[in-house]
Amino acid sequence: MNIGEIARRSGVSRSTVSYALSGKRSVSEATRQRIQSVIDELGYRPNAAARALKEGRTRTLGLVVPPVRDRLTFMQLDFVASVMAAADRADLDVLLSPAADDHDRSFERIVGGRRVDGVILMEVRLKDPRVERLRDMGLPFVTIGRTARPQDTCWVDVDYASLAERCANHLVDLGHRHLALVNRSAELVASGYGPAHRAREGFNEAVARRGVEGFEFCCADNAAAGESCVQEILRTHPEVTAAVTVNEAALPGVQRALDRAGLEIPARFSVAGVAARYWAEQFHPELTAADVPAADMGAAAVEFLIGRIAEPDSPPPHHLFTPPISLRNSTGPAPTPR
Amino acid sequence: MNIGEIARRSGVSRSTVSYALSGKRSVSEATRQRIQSVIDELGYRPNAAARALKEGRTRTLGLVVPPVRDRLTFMQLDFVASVMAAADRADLDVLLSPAADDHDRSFERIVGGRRVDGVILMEVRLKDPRVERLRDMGLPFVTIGRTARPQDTCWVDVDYASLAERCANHLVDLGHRHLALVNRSAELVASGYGPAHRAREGFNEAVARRGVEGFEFCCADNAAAGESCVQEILRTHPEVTAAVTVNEAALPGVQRALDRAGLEIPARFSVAGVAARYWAEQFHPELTAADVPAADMGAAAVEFLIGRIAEPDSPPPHHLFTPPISLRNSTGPAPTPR
DNA sequence: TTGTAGGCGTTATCAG
DNA sequence: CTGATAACGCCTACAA
Repeated sequence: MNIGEIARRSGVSRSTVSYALSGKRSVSEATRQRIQSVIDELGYRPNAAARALKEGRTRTLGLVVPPVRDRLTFMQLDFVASVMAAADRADLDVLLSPAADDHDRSFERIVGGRRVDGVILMEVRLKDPRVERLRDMGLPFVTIGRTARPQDTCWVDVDYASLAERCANHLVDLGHRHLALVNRSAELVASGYGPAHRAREGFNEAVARRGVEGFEFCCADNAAAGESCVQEILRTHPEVTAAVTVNEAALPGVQRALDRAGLEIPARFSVAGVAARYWAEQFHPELTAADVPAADMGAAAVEFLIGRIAEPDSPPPHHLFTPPISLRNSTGPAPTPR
Repeated sequence: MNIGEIARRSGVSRSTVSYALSGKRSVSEATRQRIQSVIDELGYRPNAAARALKEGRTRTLGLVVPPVRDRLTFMQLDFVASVMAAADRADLDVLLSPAADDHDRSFERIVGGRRVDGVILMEVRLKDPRVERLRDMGLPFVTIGRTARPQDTCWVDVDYASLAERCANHLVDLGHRHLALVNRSAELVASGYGPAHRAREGFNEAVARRGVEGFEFCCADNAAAGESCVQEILRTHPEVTAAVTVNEAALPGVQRALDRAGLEIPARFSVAGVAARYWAEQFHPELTAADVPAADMGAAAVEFLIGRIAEPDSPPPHHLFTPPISLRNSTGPAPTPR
C-alpha cells in the first residue's frame, strides 16, 4: 500500500495525494474528500523510511540509557517515562540504546546510521566519549548531567553539590556533629560520574564550613550494599548520628541496617538526602529529601532537543534543577550522648 | 557522507562499495582494502532510512509498554531490559511505544508507518484491540501474556493459575485454613487482564479442592494500597492466617501492615506469592515465591519475534513459564489458635 | 487546481 | 571481478 495506489484509486496524481495529506498546497474540497475516503478505506499511512529518506529527518529521538546489567533506578525510570511522554506529545518516536560508550554497537547503529534526529544521553560522565562522538557527527544532543566542560553543551542536571550541602547543613543545624555521606558506587566515582563527585564536594564544603566531622562512604546501587554500608559506618564511626544519602537504591538497606541495629529514626539516627519521591515515601518514617524532578527534567530535555534540532547553531541552553528539600520525618535533633 | 562519495574516492562504482560491505559478491582483496580504508577514514555508515526503504525492513523491533502514568513494576522493567539486551545481540534496534490501545498516536505511528519489522506487546489483555490491529496489518508480533484465544498467536506467559494454586496448596499443607489472595487492581481485573483472572482461578481451584476458605482482594500496584489491603483483610477476616500475593508492588505495604499489626512473619502470618526476585528478597523475611523469569521471557520473546519475521506463515510458537516456587522464610505452620 | 519528473541513498539485477 | 541502472515510496520544484 503506497501513495501511488491511493492516487490511482482516487483518479489523481501522486503529488495531489501528497499535498492533500500535508496541506502544503490547496486541493479542491471534492478531490480532497475522495482521496481521504480511499485512504480511510485502505488504511494507508505514509511509509516512514521513504519519508525520512526524502526529508532528511527521521522524526525519532535517541535515548541512550545506562547499560542494562545494572537495573535502572526509579529516578532513571521516571526520566525515561517522561521522555517518552514528552516525545509522544511532539509526535516523535523514541529509539532506545543501552550504551556505556561510543563503541557500543547500538550507539554506533543509531548515531552512525543516522537513525535519529537527536539524542538524549543519560548518565553522562565528566569526560564522555559519546559526547565527543555526537559532536563530531554534528548530531544535536542533550545530556542529563554535565560534562567537565558544560559551557558548550546542552544539558539538564540536578544540583547535587548544593543539595548535599543543604542536607548536611540541615543536619548540623539539628545538632549533629558527626555525619556520613552515603555516596554512589566507587566504580561510578572512579569513572568520573558527575553527581557523585559533586555530592562529595557539597558535603565536604558544608562539613568544613560548619566545623563538624564528615565521612564519605561509597555504596553500590542496591539494598544489600546499603545495609553493609551502614553497618560499616556504625562499626568504624560509632559517633556518627546522621547520614546524607544520594543513593536512593540503597535506601531499603540503609533502613534495614538501622532497624537491626536498634537505632530508631529519627530519635537515634537521622537520614536526609536526594531521591526519587517514590523512595522517599517508601522509607519509614518518610525521608526528608530533595525529590528529584525526573518528570520535569525529561520534558525539559525533550524540549531542548527539539529546539536544537530546529536551530543547531543557536547557543545551547541548559538548566540546573535545584528542587526544595521536603521536610519529612527522618530527621530530628541529635541524640544527647548518654 | 554517502556511498557515492566513498565510491568516488575509492575509484570504484557504488555497487562495488555496497558489495564490499555486504559480502554478497566477491570483491578483490585489493579494492576491498582500498574501500575499507576510505570508509574508516571518513567514518562512513550506510544510511538506515535508505536501506530500510530499499530492503523493505527496518531492522527495528517495536516494544509496546504499558502507559507511563503507572510506574512500571520491576518485573516489567526487567523484561524491558532483557528485550533490549536480546535485540542488541541480534543487532536490532528497539523503538518504544507507550500505548494502551490501538488508537494511541505512538502505536499508530509505529505500526501504521511500518517503522518496525515486528512488535512485542506487553501487558496484553484477554481481548486486545492492538492484537487485532497487528493481525490486520500483517505485522509479526509476540505478546507477553495470552489473549482469550491464544492458539493462533505467538506469546510467552507466566502460568499464574498454576503458581497461585501451588502457593495456596503450600499454605494449606502448612495447616492454614483461611487464606487471602492479594490480586492486582480492580481496574486491571475489569479490563480483562489475564494474569489477574488466572491467578484468581488457580487460587479458587486450590481453595475449593482442599476444602478451605479463600477470600480475594484486589489491590492497586503500590505500597500504600498493599498496606490498606492487608488492614482490610485483618479487619474483615481476622481468621485469615496466610496470604497468596501476585502483586509485587504492594509487597512493601503488605509488610508494613503486618509489622504494624504486630503479626510476626511467619510465626503469626504466612505470605507466599509470585514476584520478581528483587521484591522477594526485599521482603523481610525473604518471601517464599515463584520468581518471575523476566529475563528469560524477554530473550524468548525476541527470539520468537525474529523467527516470525523470518517466517511469518510458520505456526506461531509460544511458551508458558512455570518457575519453581523458591522456599524462603515467609511461610510457616499455621499458628495454633489461643 | 492539478500533473510531471527528479532525487533522497541503498541494494540488486543485468551486462560486460 | 566490476559497472551502469532501476527501483524502493515519498516530497516538492516546476510546468501547465
